[in-house]
Amino acid sequence: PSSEIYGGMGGFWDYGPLGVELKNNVKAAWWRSMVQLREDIVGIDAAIVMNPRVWEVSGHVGGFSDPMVDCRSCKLRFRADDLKGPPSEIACPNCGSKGTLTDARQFNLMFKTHVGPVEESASVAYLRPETAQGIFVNFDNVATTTRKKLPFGIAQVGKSFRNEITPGNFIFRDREFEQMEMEFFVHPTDEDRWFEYWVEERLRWWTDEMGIGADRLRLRPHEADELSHYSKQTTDIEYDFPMGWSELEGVADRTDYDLSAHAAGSGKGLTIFDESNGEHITPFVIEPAMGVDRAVLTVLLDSYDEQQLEKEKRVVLHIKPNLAPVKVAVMPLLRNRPELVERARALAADLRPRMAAMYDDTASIGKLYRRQDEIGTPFCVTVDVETLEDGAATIRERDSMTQERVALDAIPDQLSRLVQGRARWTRGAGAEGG
RNA sequence: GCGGAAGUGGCUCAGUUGGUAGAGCAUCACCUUGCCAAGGUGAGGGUCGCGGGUUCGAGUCCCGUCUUCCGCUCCA
Repeated sequence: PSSEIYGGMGGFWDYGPLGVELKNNVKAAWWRSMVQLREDIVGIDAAIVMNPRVWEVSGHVGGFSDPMVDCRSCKLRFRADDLKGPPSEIACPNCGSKGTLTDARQFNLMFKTHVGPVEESASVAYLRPETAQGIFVNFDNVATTTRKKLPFGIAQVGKSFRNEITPGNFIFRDREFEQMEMEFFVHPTDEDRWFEYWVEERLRWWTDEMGIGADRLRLRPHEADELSHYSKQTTDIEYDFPMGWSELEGVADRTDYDLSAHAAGSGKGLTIFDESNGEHITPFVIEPAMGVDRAVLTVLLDSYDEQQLEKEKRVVLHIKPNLAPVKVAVMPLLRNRPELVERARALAADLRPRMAAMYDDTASIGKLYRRQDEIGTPFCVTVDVETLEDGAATIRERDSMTQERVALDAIPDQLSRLVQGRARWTRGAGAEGG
C-alpha cells in the first residue's frame, strides 16, 4: 500500500525491489513486440498534464464535471441543476423518498490540479485519465516526421489517473496506474480488417509472450450499450481472475472520433494524404489498450504454484524467464570455504552485465533453491568443491529441477540463450497443483 | 456511496471476566551440515491501524476516522 505507515491511500500502490523488476520486464516485453520488432509502429512519451482543452474536446470532461446528487434510497443519480430546490429539502424525483438525497457533489473521474502557484480557475489542469490523447494530439507531428503512411501505429507506456469510485482487488483497479496503449491508424475502409487483426494479435501476445494459460483467457465483445463514448466496437481480452472473468486488455475501434474532435477543437488539420486517390483523409483508429498493473497481477496469479512435497510445500513461480525479476542465482555449496565463495561471487559478477544475477550463501543449498523458486528465478548455478578442479559448475532449472554440469567460461553464454529462448520453458512443468 | 466483517512484530495467528503483549514461521549472529526449506545456542523486531473518550489502569469497553475484505451499486 502506498504510504502505508500513514495508513495508506486507497487505490494507490508501491512496487518493491522484485516487483519493479517484474513490472519493467512486462513493459519491456510489450515495447519489444509492439515497437522494436515492427516496422509500422513507433513510440512516444507524452506529458501527463496536458492543455485542459484536450479533455474537453475528447469528451472526458463533458458529463462528468457537473454537480451531481445521489438518492440513498433508489440509488439513482441526478444532475443537481435539474432539481427544483435544495437536495436536502426535496423528495427524490424518482422514488419520492424524502431526505434521501445527498448534497450536490462534483462528480468527476479525473484528478484535478492547478498549474502555477495561484489556484485560479484559469490554471485548472487534469491528470490524464488515459494515455491515448497524448498520441492523438501528436498524430500530425509524428506522421510528418517519421514519414509514415497508413496503416501505422503510435505506442506509449505511461501513468494514468482515475478517481475510481471503487478501487480494489489488490492492484486490479487502481487510482494511479500504468497503461500501455497503441493507436493504430488505418484507412477507413480497412477498419474491420485491422480490428480483427489486433484482437487476434493481442490474444496471441498474452499466451506466447506472457505465457498465460490459454484456458484462462477469453474474448468478449462489448454489447452496444456498454461501449465507451468514443468506441464503435470493442472486444475485451479477459482473464479468469479469482474474483471472476475480468478485463485484461481492450481492443477498441475508436473510428475517427478523436482525430476529428481534435481537428475541430484545435483548428489544425489532422489528416493524412492518400496518394492512391489524392484525398486528405482522417484515419480510423484501432486501439489495443492494457493496464500494466493488471498484467503484473495476471502473471503472478497465472504462474503461482504450490507443490506439496513429502514434508513441506514448495512455492514456485512458473514465470517465463524473460519476465523473471532475477534470471540466475549463484551460490556456493559450502559457504565456509573461501575458495568457493570467491568463485561463486566472481561468476555472479561475470553474469551481471548480461542479466539480473544475484549471489546468496546465507542458507543451506536446499533453502537457497526454495527462495529462488518462490520469486521465479529460472536458473541457479552452484559452485562446489569439484569446481576448483574441473572449472565447471552445476546449472539447475526451476521448472524441471534438473541439473547440468557446465564449464564456468561457457555459463554466461548458455544462460543468455536459455533466458531469451523459450524452447526449454514449460509452463508449470512438474507442478501438481495450480 | 450503502450493508456486513476485519485491522496485534515481515507472514499466519493467540491474547482469559480490562491490569502496561506471546507463539510458530521468517530475519540476523555463531556452531554444525553440505545438491533441493536439517539441527543447536543466542539476538533483533510489535504499545496492539489512527485519534479521542470512559477508567486508578485498555490490545480487551465507547465514539470517530482510515484501510482492507465480502455483497450491492457505480464504472474503464
